[in-house]
Amino acid sequence: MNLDATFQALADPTRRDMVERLARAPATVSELAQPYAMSLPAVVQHLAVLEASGLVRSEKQGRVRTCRVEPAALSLAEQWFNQRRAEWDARLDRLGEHLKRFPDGEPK
Amino acid sequence: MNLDATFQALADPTRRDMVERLARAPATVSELAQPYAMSLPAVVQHLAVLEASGLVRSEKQGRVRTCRVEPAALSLAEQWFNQRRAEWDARLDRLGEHLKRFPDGEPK
DNA sequence: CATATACTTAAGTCATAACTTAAGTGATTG
DNA sequence: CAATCACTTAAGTTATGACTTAAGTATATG
Repeated sequence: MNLDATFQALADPTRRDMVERLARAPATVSELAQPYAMSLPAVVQHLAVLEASGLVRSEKQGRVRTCRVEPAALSLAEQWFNQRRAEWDARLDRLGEHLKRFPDGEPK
Repeated sequence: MNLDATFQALADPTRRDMVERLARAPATVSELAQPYAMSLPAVVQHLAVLEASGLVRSEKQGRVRTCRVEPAALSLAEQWFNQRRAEWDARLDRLGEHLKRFPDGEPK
């Protein structure tokens, strides 16, 4: 559940697509792999990256592994953006106040 | 302004820190570099990654380059999470409806 | 119980990322 | 106008990522 691993995981289009699909519904490894033009092991490696980041978790029953997204991990990343936006807005506010106080530029 | 480059850029803690600081206020390259225990070229390379992603833009005046965040690029990434959340919620809703209709499990 | 299924493990290849040091360029400044 | 300052460019090193193929291991299923 750390941002390094989370953003790293989301930097790959295949992995982002996997998360998009898993956000709509859980899927098995083979189902997940089906659309991609790559070997199964490659898909499983992508999955491992997603699991390591905490974005996805999976559970094996018999010989079938079912994967689902972990919304908490998505929220954590989302929060990072919320905080940046808050800081950005705070700065704009300070800037506005400042301009109201010194409309003709900084006093020398 | 693509998500691959954006998330890739944010996957590095130094670059995330740079964005955090630039969200609070613009800074020159040297100011930006000052806290980090790495060479200036390394910092500039991080900066190049941020600029390539569109998260940061910079402008040179004389020999000083000033950097600032591009909030639009942050928004774009933020939206990706909004969409995932929306899909996740939609799925929970469908599931709830379904359970209301078949409280004792799927009809065989 | 032999065979197919659904992954798993292992190992190797090739490209990219994250630095480094050394040497340059062009704008200020004493 | 010589020195300093604020980057820039170039090139090399080491680690990490994104695959591949080949072979293996538990579950089902006919």
